Amino acid sequence: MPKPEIHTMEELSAAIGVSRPTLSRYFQDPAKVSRSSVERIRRGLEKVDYTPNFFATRMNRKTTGMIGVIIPYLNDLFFTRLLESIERAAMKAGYTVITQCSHSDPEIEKRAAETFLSMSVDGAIVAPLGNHSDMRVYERLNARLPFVLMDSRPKPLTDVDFVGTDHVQSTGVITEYLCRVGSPPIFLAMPRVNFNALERENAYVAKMELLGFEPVVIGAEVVRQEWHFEAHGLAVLNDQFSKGRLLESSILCANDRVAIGALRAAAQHGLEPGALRRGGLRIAGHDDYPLCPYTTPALTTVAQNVAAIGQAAVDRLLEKCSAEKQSGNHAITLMDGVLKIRESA
Amino acid sequence: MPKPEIHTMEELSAAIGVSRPTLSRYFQDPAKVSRSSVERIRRGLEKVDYTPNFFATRMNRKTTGMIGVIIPYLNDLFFTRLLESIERAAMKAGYTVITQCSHSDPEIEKRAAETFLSMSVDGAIVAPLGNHSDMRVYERLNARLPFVLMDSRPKPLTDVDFVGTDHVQSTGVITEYLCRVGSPPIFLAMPRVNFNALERENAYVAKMELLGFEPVVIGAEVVRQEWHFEAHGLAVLNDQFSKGRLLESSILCANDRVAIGALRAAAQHGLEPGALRRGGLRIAGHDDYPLCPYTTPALTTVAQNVAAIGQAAVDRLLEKCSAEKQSGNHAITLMDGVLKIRESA
DNA sequence: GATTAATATTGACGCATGTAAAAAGCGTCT
DNA sequence: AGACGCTTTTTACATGCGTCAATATTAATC
Repeated sequence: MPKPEIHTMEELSAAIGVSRPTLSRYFQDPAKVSRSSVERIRRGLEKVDYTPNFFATRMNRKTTGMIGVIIPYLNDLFFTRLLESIERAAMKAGYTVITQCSHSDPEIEKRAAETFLSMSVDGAIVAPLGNHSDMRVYERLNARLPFVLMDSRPKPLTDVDFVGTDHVQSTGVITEYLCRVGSPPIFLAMPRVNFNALERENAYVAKMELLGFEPVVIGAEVVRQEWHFEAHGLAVLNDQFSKGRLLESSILCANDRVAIGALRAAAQHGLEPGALRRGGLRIAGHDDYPLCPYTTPALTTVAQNVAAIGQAAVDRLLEKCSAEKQSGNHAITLMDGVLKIRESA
Repeated sequence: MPKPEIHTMEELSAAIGVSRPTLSRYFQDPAKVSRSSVERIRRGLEKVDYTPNFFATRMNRKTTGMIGVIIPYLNDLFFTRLLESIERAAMKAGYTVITQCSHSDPEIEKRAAETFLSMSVDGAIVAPLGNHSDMRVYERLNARLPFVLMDSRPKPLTDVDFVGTDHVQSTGVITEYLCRVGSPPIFLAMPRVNFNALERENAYVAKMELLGFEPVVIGAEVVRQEWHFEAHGLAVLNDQFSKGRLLESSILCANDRVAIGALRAAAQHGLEPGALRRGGLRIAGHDDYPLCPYTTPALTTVAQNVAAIGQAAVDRLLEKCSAEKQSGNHAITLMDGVLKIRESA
């Protein structure tokens, strides 16, 4: 059934005998039009093939109904889960999400920000690339739009809203658990791709000192692997294990993907990390990556409350959108992590 | 340095003393403007803060420079890798990618398609949701835009370009390998969320019959878990193992995520699947999920050529975009899978 | 220095819609 | 019948830029 294609509201108006402004009001909100007209329009639309022109509609409204989201990396289930929760929250609020991935390239991140400005999105949520990023990009967005940073917080930036996990708390919880149940953990760092890397490392050190243990950090110097976290964890521990070191240690990995690499290293050396064996090898992670329950052994970790972070980011953004003018106060929302005790530690 | 904000080309024209049409040409292609003007404009732009309005620019051009991509599911590294390769290919060609995720909901998928039509994207690439999808959505897109289907191909649709893996070849290769090196494999199906599920199943059956073995398919009836593939694999094999069945079988899983669940089930029952133990338990997958090298044991699988699929989809789409009119011939591009022999089978 | 070609500017119109004000239609109540 | 309120239509203008034709300016050529 090839319905006749109609390209403008003008034509549509002629086709179904309703004035164009009425159609305009109908497409924005059918409730703004009388019952009888709604009926007439609805019946008319069934007979033709028409979609309002997105650009033309958005150009004149003060609001575009779009929010822009930038994430640094797609091939990471943590970010995809974050993105999913943002999309759900935004959809519920009637907003369209435009996602751009910076592919761990500051240039692309910058371009994405320009795209958002040029599309006059109502607001932007950004999970920063990390230490290679151009801070001016964030400052620029923050100055011109309702803007919320997410997941990882650049220290130089103040006056910016932020939503993320309280790493002092989350890393503290698992560090404390490991200390309580077995030998004090060593920290296997992740490549310093973003600010969380150092935050977690520092949180570990602080907690250890508080508990009266000596913090030990390994794997912080290697930066070759960038976002290849599993390879990083595997390489560092393979090196250690083959020198006969750390064979009976507790190892807290900076994130679960590093930990998955660590588990692999253990397996290759015939080691079986486990919670039950006091004094033996233990491996723990951070984030609660979706695959944690399926590794062997299942990975003990701290869950980030991804759903809450995404929801809070959207909530805060929309709050700023509806505020008359840029209010001066900036909020920092930190979510607690939840310990997930499984088998590996 | 808070540069003065300028919102229209008109203002910009007044600010730097160059006519508006010249600015328009400059922003489309600086080469269309004389050297001296380029210099003047460039210097002027450094002193003010201006970004052309995306909607206004795109509204009048015949081409928007955008391509729309729909994927069914975000929390799956296969799709994110596909998406990444598409984004890279599109970026190289100077196109902006607008991604929408259907979150395994036909309604959202439909809405995403409408969004693309309304934004008049130059073309659309869609990885179909699956058997719940409304085929008319694809037909509609195909009728009105340069359109390419990707990854999974709905049988009812003809006259549509498609790019994906040749599952007869890929599944055939690993089936043949498993038969050659050990006992003929059983097929652990995945939930029938898309058309690949059945294609692989059929390819397995055909190959087995060709080799003179009896095909056995399990796990096809369970549909509760939908996209929770790992949970599906785990549940089905836990059930089998605890009944003492399949303990020494070769098991070909419909995809790697199912296989990861299968590995977990094996571990829980103290089983160690492995390539070297003829006659013992073996587990293999399909796709070469990025985590395959890090599972214990490392998962033997068939790699889909994700990069090639993404590139081919974009190539084909742009080819259709530049073609004067809709040419009648439709291409089906199938990529070969590559066997990745690791430890598990 | 005059001629020619290339480039720039001006002005005008178009794109598909939002939006506001005024006029017209309709039903209800007195 | 007339006044009132609600909805719709009419009319007109606005949005920010693409694009074209005509004209003005500049540069290059001889």
